[in-house]
Amino acid sequence: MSSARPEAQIAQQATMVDVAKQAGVSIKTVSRVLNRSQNVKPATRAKVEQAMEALGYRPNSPARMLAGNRTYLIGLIYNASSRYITSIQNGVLSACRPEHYDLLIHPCSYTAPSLLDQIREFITPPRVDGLILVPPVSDVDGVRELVHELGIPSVVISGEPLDETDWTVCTNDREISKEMVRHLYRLGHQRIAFVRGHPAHKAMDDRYRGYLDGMAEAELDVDESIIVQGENTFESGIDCGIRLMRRQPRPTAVFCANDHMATGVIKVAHERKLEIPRDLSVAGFDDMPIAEQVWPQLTTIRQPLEPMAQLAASQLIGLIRDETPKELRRVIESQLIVRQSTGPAPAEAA
Amino acid sequence: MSSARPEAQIAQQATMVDVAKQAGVSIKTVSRVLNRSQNVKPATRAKVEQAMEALGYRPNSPARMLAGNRTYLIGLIYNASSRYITSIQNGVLSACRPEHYDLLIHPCSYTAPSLLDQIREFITPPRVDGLILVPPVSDVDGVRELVHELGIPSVVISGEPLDETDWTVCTNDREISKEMVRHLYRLGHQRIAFVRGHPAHKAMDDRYRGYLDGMAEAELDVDESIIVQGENTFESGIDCGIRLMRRQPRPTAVFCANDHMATGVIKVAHERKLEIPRDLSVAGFDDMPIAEQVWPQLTTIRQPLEPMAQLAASQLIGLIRDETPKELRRVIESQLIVRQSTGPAPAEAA
DNA sequence: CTGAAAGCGCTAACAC
DNA sequence: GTGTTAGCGCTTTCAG
Repeated sequence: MSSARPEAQIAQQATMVDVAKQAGVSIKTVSRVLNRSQNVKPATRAKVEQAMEALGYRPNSPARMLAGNRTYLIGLIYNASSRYITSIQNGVLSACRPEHYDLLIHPCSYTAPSLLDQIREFITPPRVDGLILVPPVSDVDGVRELVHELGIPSVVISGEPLDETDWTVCTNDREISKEMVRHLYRLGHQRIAFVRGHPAHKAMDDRYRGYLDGMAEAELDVDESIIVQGENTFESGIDCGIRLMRRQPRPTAVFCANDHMATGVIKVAHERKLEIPRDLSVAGFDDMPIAEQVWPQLTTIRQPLEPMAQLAASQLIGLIRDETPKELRRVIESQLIVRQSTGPAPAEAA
Repeated sequence: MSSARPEAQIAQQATMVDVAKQAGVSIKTVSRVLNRSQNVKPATRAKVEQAMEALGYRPNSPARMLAGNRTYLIGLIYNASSRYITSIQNGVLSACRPEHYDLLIHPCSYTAPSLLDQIREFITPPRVDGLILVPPVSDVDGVRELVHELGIPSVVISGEPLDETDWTVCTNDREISKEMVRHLYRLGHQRIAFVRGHPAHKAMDDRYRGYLDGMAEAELDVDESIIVQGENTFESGIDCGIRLMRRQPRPTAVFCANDHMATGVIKVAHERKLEIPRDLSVAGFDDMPIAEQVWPQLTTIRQPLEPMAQLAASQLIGLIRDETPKELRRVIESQLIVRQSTGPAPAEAA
């Protein structure tokens, strides 16, 4: 040993045997207390808990995993370049901690041909007790099927249930998008453009439908020439912005299916010396941090990602414990956030 | 059982015993092959590997953890609201995967009084083989000391070694900041303001020194009234921007110790109808995603977080294996990224 | 309600 | 070079 220090900088961890001895009970009883089993007399329980406290006992998780054939680990599979994953992690962990679950993360590329193999690799031999799936990975063909096949409990964030054993947590994308159109209409806008998100993503589709609903409600013409297809990225927002700004007459408002694309449209407007919102209103969706940092600040829809993730994780932990949630699809509502990028429509269309 | 399906959707995982049997060797030999031990004849190794392949053998990690008294887990402790953590995770994982290490993440609040207890809780009983620490958590008094005390190998990203057993990976904050001043000076700027970052953070301090170095090199006056103290946030950037824009004469360029604050300054400029970079140049540091999304796009310094994190993780894995890295402090260089937010100084100061 | 004993799948001495 | 034998700390039958 080349180590200079003596050993034992960490006091030898107490084990269940120590606790059992100290409390004068059997090791099994300690285990029962640990696992919140019902069949323990309160007095015994108290004695054990006291002993645990006194010895600073902390269960050894590898041992629990091995003996119990469970890992107390939840896997989170996501696309490596997703910007919103931090919120999801925070939400998931806040539900995991009280239940003593940990999180194993697996960033990957949702466009990689080997995606399914990667996922299989990640979860077998059952290295996690359950999985949280998020778009766009969860929208890739075969991913959810694979997970079902492997028999791993899972909850999908922002997707629809595929069958009666497929749990999801989502937000009211469609209704709230309609609400945004309403907001623009009230400001006097008639030519409202829409920048669609990636077509494979369920939530993006709902946002588009909500837009159509809103246009129908307001009895506005839906002009196909000002509905453009983006790809969720800032760059695609720029492309869409350029296309839209060329239209005659120009739209007076642009509603984008996410904030990144909205930021792209704002850039295009700046470059053309259009003042926002005087000459053009722009709205986004998600309320990413960037929505507050662009100028002018973006009117958008706050998607409650962290609470959604938290709910998903607690549903998942329920599933792992064989407590089937009552509803397949849980909804947490989004909220319209009006900032400075939307305003009254210009007096006459340009 | 309420489960509709029969069992055994997953073929029973092969164990080392199965592999040993199949290969006609002892279980210990299989273990040796698995752990890349040297003492195995190539022919035997080949036989074993073939058997593993044939059976689709995958080692059971809880069992390895328990028997080997190692977890093959690296902990990442970070401040929950850090925006850059995704890159760090990606970097760390890319170094972990080939070595079969996994990542356990621990978001926390670096301002919480209970921070040290939380950290102790997270890592004991040794639940991770090593730790990666990042600012601002790593800058909190007592954090690194605690980790040393607990005897857990660790590597700090973006910090200085505290002693000869404290490994760090950082970037050339000071030199590259000087370079930014040089860039501004070459554009004709003389009144260059600086927005300082949170004073407790080592890297922020270096950036400030680099600014001073650059001013000295250019033989420019350092006017204390245009050096303001921010707190790393967008909001504090706004405050600093307001203060700076009131100065007479106004600075012609503002160099901010991070991109968030720079974005705040840009907002203030927009509101005052100052055109960037015609009336004012603004520069940031970090090259966060937002740097490309603001308008105009931000001249900044690209901090290679992902490579830094990757290096940190591989150093850490070395430490865990008792391969002491040669250098305490490794540097990966940052790079000046010139975009549209900096330009020639106005002909005369306003 | 509580206890005794048998492993979970692997690693690590120690023999051969 | 390779095999044998004990456990790691916990959960889980199965008795009492």
